[in-house]
Amino acid sequence: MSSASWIEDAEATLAAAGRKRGGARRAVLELLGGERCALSALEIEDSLRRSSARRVSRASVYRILDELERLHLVQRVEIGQAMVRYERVCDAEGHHHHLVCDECGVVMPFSDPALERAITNLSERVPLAVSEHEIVIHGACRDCVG
Amino acid sequence: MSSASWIEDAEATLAAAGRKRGGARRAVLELLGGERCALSALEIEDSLRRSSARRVSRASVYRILDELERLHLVQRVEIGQAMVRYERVCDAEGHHHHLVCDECGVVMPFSDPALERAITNLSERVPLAVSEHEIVIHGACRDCVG
DNA sequence: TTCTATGCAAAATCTTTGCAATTAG
DNA sequence: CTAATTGCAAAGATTTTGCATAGAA
Repeated sequence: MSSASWIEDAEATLAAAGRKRGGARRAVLELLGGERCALSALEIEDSLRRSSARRVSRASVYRILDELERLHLVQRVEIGQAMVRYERVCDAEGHHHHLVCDECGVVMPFSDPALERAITNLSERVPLAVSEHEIVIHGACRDCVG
Repeated sequence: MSSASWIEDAEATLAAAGRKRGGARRAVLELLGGERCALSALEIEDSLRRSSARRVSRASVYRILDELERLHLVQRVEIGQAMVRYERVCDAEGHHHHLVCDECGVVMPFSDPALERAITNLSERVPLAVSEHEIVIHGACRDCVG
């Protein structure tokens, strides 16, 4: 899913849910649409403040992310830094998980078809109506391992 | 790894790291040794206060968990409830991941050999010296799906 | 004795809520 | 006009830190 179509899709979903368009949410959508990996609420606030984009209050960032999550437009990602992060929900192509270096904190996306197959398979045998999954691999990155 | 041997192992590791034995940490080790799934710092504090075990201050619980994590005796588990949880590191038999019901918050452990194989395989092809991995599957449990 | 362990209280950090003003439809 | 959106400030919740005391080796 391209960045533009994700934004369009998000706006359509929001409209269908009876929501009106506001500038703050638009700015957050633009930012998330252009990001391929996860951002925290604070990073989003900062990024919007720094860029030429509209400044959005912290409370609004949290409210907007919360709503986007309820509509399954973004998904929470928890990668062990005591902060919740969010990224837009992607189609199969964009679907990925995260490698985290516990030394320097760098986060790298990865994807693996065999792993996805194993998860899909498992999802059918589990006492849960599965909506999503999250995989985080921890270790030391090449810069830190040396 | 049995509960008892995990505790012994933990005490040995702590001793090897030059640590002295304290009652607070002992109480936390006893509790974690007897738990098979993840607890948050607050749950640990509560549980110790409620049981006949020694009361341990909140700050100490955090410090102790932090140290146990550095020594790889416990591992953080983030299951999307805005709170970090910890569980003891297990051998292959005890190794498991988590199913989370996003409606009621219940957490269930599961394990799947095929999934572990996929992860192991992947770990060798990734730009990271892998130390551990975490898989969280979200959905609605049987009580909540109806 | 000397360094670790611990409790307490204060501080820091992240997140949520209440309320009033603004804005879209 | 009516309901959603937003900002601000205050409140909540979780986690960390500073410091003094107690305890282990």
